[in-house]
Amino acid sequence: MTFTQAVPVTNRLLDALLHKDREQLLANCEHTELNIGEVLYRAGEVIPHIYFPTGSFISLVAPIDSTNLEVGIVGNEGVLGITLMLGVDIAPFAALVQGSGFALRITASSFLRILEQGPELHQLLKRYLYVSMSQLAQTAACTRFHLVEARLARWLLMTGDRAHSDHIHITHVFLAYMLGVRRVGITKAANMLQQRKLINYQRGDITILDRAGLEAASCGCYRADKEIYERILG
Amino acid sequence: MTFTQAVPVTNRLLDALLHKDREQLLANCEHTELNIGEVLYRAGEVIPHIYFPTGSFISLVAPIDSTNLEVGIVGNEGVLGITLMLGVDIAPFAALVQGSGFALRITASSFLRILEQGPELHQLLKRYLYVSMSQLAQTAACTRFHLVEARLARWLLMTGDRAHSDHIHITHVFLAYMLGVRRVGITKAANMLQQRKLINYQRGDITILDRAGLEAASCGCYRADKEIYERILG
DNA sequence: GATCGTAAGTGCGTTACCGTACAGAAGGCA
DNA sequence: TGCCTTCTGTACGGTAACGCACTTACGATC
Repeated sequence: MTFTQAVPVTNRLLDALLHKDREQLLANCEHTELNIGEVLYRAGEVIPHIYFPTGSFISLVAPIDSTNLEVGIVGNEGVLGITLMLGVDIAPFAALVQGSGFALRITASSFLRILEQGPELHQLLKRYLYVSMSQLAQTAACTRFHLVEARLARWLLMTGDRAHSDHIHITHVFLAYMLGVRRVGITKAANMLQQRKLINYQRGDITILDRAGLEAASCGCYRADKEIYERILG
Repeated sequence: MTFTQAVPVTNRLLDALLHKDREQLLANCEHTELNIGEVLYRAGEVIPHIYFPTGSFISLVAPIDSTNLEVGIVGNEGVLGITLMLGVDIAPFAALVQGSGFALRITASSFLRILEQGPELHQLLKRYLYVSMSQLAQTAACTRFHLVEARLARWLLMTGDRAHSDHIHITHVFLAYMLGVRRVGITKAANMLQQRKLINYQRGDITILDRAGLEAASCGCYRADKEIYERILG
């Protein structure tokens, strides 16, 4: 049984805007449903829309050799396609829907127009871009130094946050692909976490049982990411 | 004997500006000499100056656990402190002078003022920021998947480019620190490259003997970095 | 020329992860 | 009920890199 998340379903960046700016942005947005597995951008191709996830969340995936590596996750704390504001309409990474749900989307051209008119919005998104860069570097270092088990724990926490739920639907194969390790590596790590009663899983349905414990099992990167976000945008 | 590079010593970003914009920027810059080992920024601290390296080059270093990892290099193809334009005056990474030489520097406040007046400059630096982000992701993936020997080759090529010289002064200990591996790992990898007549080294003085060969020994990331730069800024 | 600090090489056991292959287990579907 | 697909568990040899400790080599300085 897959869990459909219940509550929040707004976007933190939009919430942070003044009423007037938010209204103008929303007037140009359309509500859209994103389905797991959907590819929103391919690396190197033109970005057609910007997405503000409300209930959905999205992986940023960098192509490398003939494989891939996840370099970031965007949920309702952020926005997808932010690089558009740098004057380049090409996606630097692929974007893959990781959790089904809704998002507000706006065309690239409308977005750029509104951006010019709203210095408040502009300022907010610049700060978000700063946070994204910091987190990208954090992830780079994490990927280099931390063990698979800790990285998995971090991933589950981050994803749980963005799914607004302790239930995540994803298989070992797919997790391996995201973290850039073998499937067996995930199986082993997940097993350890399960034995320690931190999570429970079964054919693609993962449940976080003990958030605090999982945080202790994860590397400091989970906390570091949150801190940089709060410091700059909180 | 350490080699002091001779020729170019301009900055590619500044060169790309229109005469008028460049003049205005230069009028607010001061020429400064950077010495190897100098720490220009510490992660989390305020950024006092922006640097446009001409002959010098600088490592961007992310703190992780109690160690560090290099996540980028800035030479005369770029600018240090670019995140300032995102409205945050805190350095996301440490910045460490890796190659002595000159740079043009400008105070953060002057920089922001000029930025507002010159849309041309603004546009250019936004594009540079895009390139930086792309390269950061590339480095993240590289660090995850590629062998030390290939990564070392890449590093030497990148650094050689930025030093405008085939002579680089750096010890194994320091290289290990940059690449996030053991010193012995560097010794071994460097030895292989030397045996293959691609480089030569001796007590901290490394010479690139065969650029093409070294490129073949490096991972594709060296070329990928160049391509993204040329595509967006070339 | 003796001394000392820094740089580089060697050796050894350990470990995390890799590639591959195969076996069991769960669930959907006919 | 039986079949087939998908997901998960196990096993095995291989290897890149680790931590640590020690040795050798170079060069500057006294």
